[in-house]
Amino acid sequence: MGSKQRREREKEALRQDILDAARELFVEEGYENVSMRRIAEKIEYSPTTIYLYFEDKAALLFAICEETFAKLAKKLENIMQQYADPIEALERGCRAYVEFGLKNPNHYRVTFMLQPDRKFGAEHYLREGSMGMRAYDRLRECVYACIREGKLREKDVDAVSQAIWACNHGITSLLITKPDFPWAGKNRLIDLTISTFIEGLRR
Amino acid sequence: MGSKQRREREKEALRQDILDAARELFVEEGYENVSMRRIAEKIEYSPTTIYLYFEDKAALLFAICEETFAKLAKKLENIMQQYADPIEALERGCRAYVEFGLKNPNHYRVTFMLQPDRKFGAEHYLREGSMGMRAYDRLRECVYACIREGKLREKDVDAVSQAIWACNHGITSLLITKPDFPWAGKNRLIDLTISTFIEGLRR
DNA sequence: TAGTATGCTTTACGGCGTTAAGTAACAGTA
DNA sequence: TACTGTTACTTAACGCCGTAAAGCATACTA
Repeated sequence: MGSKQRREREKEALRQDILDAARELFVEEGYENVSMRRIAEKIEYSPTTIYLYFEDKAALLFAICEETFAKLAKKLENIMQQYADPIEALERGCRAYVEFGLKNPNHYRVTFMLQPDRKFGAEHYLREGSMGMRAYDRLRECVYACIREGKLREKDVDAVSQAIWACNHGITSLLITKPDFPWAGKNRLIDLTISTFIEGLRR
Repeated sequence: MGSKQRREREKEALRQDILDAARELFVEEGYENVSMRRIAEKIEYSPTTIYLYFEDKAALLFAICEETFAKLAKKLENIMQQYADPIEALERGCRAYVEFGLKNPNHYRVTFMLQPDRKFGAEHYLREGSMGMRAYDRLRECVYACIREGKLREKDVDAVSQAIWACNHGITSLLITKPDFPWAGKNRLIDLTISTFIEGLRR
């Protein structure tokens, strides 16, 4: 009587199909420009079926962002292991963060740039245990290592981590939002921003 | 026969009423959460009347943002005049920028954080001659003065200006988007971010 | 006073996210 | 095998949205 398990598997498969369709559309066209109806059309189900698998559009997005930010957290973990010098690890991590954002602009926008909705938004994506928070914790550890080795002039781990994050976020989000601005060379600008900030942190 | 002029004045007055109503609602509830119908209700006209004065919702928003960013540009101009030392002017300017963003979060969001739409967005708000661009030019001049006085290690005016902008934008937009994140003290964080970056720029 | 331009409204279109009600296929039991 | 309940999905509908087209008074002009 394995039919129960088969049905279970089929349900899971459809859930994944929804996720895949939504991801593809969101990444291509941006969250706000994709309707539930279009996602449904893509998987050839009725729009309301999606609601049997996800609470609402925001939940769908959240699931996708968690996937993506798990990747970022992993990437950062790898970098942390790879470089013994925490300052070098920090710099590499910053670059990886920005690159990640530019490579996944729609995920990035949705997670870090969308408006603070009463219900969703902030606490949803950066709540304890979320992948976004896990990525932040990697940064925090790296900063802690820098401070422990006496390489920074400021000793408040959280303040420094958040300042670094702000700086990285600034360059990432501006490049995403204003692609047509006459930037002084994107890569040059990323380099300058990150290296200047780290220089400013050093004792 | 001054009735023509009177009518002209009345039209202008209604245009301002629309702008005032829209500004108030946008600031209170955020652009996406305000409908044309609600703006119309507030001024006690039919929704379509608004379209006789503004091309669409985005144009309404654009007009409001121009107003607001003219204020920022002016503020920055004042600061530039007030401080002889360009480095000090720079630091004050950065603080003013962040403060301005936090005080007008909805304007800020709309001008610097909204998605790059095919039709509007980027080039609309930061096109040549716009108030946003004028504010950027103030920053640019200040950076130029710093370089001329040999106070910075990097000499590319645009690259430096944009890096500073990125940094300011980062802290501003993060604080707006994630008000519930456990920040290490907002003011402390703003201070640290700005002063660290400027420290990194100095020669 | 007739005709026209102006300024606003009514109506309507095609979309949206989401809920509630309905249905057809299947599973388990008698 | 016939009945019953459950599961998985669909259809229909609600109340929004931005916006275009057409209609309708009022005020001005000739």
